[in-house]
Amino acid sequence: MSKQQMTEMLKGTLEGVVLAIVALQPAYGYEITARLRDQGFSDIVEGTVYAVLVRIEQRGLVDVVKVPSEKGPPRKVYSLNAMGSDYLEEFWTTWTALAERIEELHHTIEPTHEGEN
Amino acid sequence: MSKQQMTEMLKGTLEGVVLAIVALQPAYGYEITARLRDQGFSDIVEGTVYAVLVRIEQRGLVDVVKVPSEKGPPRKVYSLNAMGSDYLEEFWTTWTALAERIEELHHTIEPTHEGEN
DNA sequence: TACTGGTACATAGCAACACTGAATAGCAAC
DNA sequence: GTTGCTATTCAGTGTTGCTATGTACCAGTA
Repeated sequence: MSKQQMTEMLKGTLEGVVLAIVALQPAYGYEITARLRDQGFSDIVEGTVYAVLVRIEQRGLVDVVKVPSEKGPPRKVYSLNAMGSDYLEEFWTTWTALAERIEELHHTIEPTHEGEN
Repeated sequence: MSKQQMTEMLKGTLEGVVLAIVALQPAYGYEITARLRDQGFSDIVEGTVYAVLVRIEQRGLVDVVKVPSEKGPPRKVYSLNAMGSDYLEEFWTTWTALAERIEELHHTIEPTHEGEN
């Protein structure tokens, strides 16, 4: 599983993934990066996450509150708003549609996995 | 499911999808476009497919043979070679990893779908 | 002949996206 | 005073799929 390949696949999904994490519970950038790692997205870099956050804020999908931190500069806490919620729902619809089509193709080509190793 | 969203999600997967179709059976561009439509990828445009074909040829993932057509200009028939086969396998590995992580996230957020409508 | 329409391929220009790499800033500990 | 963790930002880059258009071959037809 090459890095490059994952990078390209993340295009269009990372945004939804970040929104999904924020939907679970409001969070700030540094925290979101950590959660992504916990969720298995270990290859995603900090800078990328912040770029996504800027984007979704500009689109009005999240509300932002600045909260002082004890351990560094102030945190920007993001929470999903109504628009973001709608967008996220749409994201899941699109994702499901795509995933189904691709899985279908996957099964067409490799109908069985029994004798794999 | 917005067009824009699907466009972004296709990035990084379209290439694999095309390779998967060619893996099933050698095919030429026009034919591949048609098959994509049959497979449910109705929003993918011809020009895009040809661009992908140019790319995968340049990377040496497919072999190409020019075959005369009765109904128009000669067809360029693409078939998956050894490198392409390896690449496709890697593609499925990456895809599966990503899909699993995202599905996990999906279920975390919406654990039940019982009372949906 | 000129025109339409299906087949078949190619490409220049564009917008969106994730990554690289580096910078800035606050605070604690040694 | 410098190392290290927390926390955010941003300019520059490469890859990708789409738009829009052009080229070319051939059959039918008016």
